[in-house]
Amino acid sequence: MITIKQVAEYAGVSVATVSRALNDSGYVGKESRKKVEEAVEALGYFPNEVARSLFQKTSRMLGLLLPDISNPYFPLLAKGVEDCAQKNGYMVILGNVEEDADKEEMYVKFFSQYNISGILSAASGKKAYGAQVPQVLLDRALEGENYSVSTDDTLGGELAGQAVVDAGAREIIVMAGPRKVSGARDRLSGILSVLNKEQVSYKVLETETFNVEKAEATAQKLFDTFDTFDTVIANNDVFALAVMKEAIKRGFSIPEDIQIIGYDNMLFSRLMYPGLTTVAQPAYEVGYKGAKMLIDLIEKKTVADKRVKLEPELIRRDSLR
Amino acid sequence: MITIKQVAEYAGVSVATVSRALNDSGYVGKESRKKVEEAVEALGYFPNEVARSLFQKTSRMLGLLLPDISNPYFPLLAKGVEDCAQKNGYMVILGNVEEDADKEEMYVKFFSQYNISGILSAASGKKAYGAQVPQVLLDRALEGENYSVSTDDTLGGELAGQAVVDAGAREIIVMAGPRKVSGARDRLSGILSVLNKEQVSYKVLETETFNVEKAEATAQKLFDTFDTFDTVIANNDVFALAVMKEAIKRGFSIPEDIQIIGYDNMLFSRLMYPGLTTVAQPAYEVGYKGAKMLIDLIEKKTVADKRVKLEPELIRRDSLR
DNA sequence: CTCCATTCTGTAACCGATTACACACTCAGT
DNA sequence: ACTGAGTGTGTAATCGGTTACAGAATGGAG
Repeated sequence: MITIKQVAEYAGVSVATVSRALNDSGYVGKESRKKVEEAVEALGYFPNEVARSLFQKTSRMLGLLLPDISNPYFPLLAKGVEDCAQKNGYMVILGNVEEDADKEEMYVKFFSQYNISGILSAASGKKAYGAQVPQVLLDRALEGENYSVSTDDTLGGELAGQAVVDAGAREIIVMAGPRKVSGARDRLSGILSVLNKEQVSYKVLETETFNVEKAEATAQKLFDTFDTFDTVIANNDVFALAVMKEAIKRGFSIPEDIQIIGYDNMLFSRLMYPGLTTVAQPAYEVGYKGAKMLIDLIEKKTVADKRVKLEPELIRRDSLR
Repeated sequence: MITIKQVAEYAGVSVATVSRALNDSGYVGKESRKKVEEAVEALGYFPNEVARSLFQKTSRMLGLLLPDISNPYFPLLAKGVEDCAQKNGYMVILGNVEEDADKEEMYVKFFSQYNISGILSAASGKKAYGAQVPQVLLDRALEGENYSVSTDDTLGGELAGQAVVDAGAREIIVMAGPRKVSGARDRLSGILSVLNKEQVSYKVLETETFNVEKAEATAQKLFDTFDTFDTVIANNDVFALAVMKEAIKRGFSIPEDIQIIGYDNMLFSRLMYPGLTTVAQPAYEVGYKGAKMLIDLIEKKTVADKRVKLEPELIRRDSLR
């Protein structure tokens, strides 16, 4: 490994001069700068971030807390984060916390051991109080003095509700989604506000979790507990898919007998048959903008808006009439 | 932040003693050990990994290079990596390189700036020659002196080929997958060896990429170029799904008119209708075992097998007769 | 009682960067 | 020629750990 000392020696100057030349801080003579540049080039030097981090107590690393990477929504978000980080010279450290508060706490501690410079959390929706670095919440906004980037889920709910009403729904089953997730709550209230306004009859099916393993069981439960309905508003595309499968299995056709709308717009929603009408969440953008906001916070640039809400979009395909 | 110096002061011993006590290295008296433990407890001290890393030139961080997180195979793999890392006290740094050699090189450089202790690469299948840390290749094995964990794709191909033959296939379209990916090559040769042995008629459709954006176009191309076939062996589940959709759209029914087998066993393969028969890759396990192997390598434990191959499994559902 | 091995502890060097501070030099203004 | 502001540079301290080394204490063998 080439150190700054070797560069200094090669260039015939002191380490301080090399450091100043590389960081454009303080005064550096023209001659010296040139010699340093040549030395760096000749030796193939690049600074060790660990040493730098030790002194500066910050590290150009972002911690990303995710509730569940195997849920296809999050990889997209992670990709947005990663792209933005990479473009700004930051690294991303991954933490899959699985809705487990202990694991989350452990990660926050890990992060501080590594002098991480900021945290992006899509996990609990709680602020990590252990950490004293900038934080931005992704997708799960929260009351109070927090920075966050999320989808406007109330609007998303309204979009879904309106789409279904426009398609002539008369008896709707609304899957609620986990109450503790703010996005799910907003979505539900968006849906219900439209349904109430339009005076369409509906029933709510409580679903505890977004956990993909539960999707099939939940779909079966839906058909077992309700029997007269013509429309399902699912809480995400995975659950929508499970409901579709169960419906076809039980001899209903889509959208003629039962129409379904999802939420998320995942890859497979476009590829399945019939194509799933759904509300697209800008997952990639949430990740990208969240990372940008965090980096601005870290670098003490002013951030205009503490809580940005991105607009979801209705994607019309073939599962609504 | 609490430093080792403060702990030493509180405990009334020197920093060397504190360090020795915490790392169980060298001699430490009973008395001192107890005082140190008390001080650590009282102050809530935990060591700064950056300082440690600077001296030790290693960092309990693993770099994970992925070709494309938005391909649903990789999050599962990443989850395996993350679980294993976490269990062994390592952190995972994410690098999404998108089959871009420059980006890959850049990440390897980043990694070395952070004194990363090992690299897991599911990306190019090339060894990162810039790095002088242990490396294990995931999913894309390679000839020569490399450590790797991958699926036995030849066997996977045979499984798919045999399943299709057993289901009475007579005219098969085999989607080849990108030739430069070793797994795709192995899979293809596994398929073809069975097909040749059983003397079933087939044609090969070249597909350049696993890129999910191309799935629909590829499916259309398949139906446009061939007209007499009763079976499709897709190169992964996403492509299989796209072919199914195109088939249904064109009025074929599955599996009666056209039967399809996929590869990967993704979440949605179970949830769609009809359920997709496919060959399951143990993605989570590849990640987990790869991480374990890397950690063993880093910690200089002996690793029994340099190149482990995990067995794929045929998942029978409803898309074959 | 002496000697030596073993156990315990502290001082200080070190890892590779950044930066405060002191000092030297140049040059314009008087 | 003198002064002081503006430049340029090197020495050394610093970040928070680990560890080589030296010296002190203990205890058992001869």
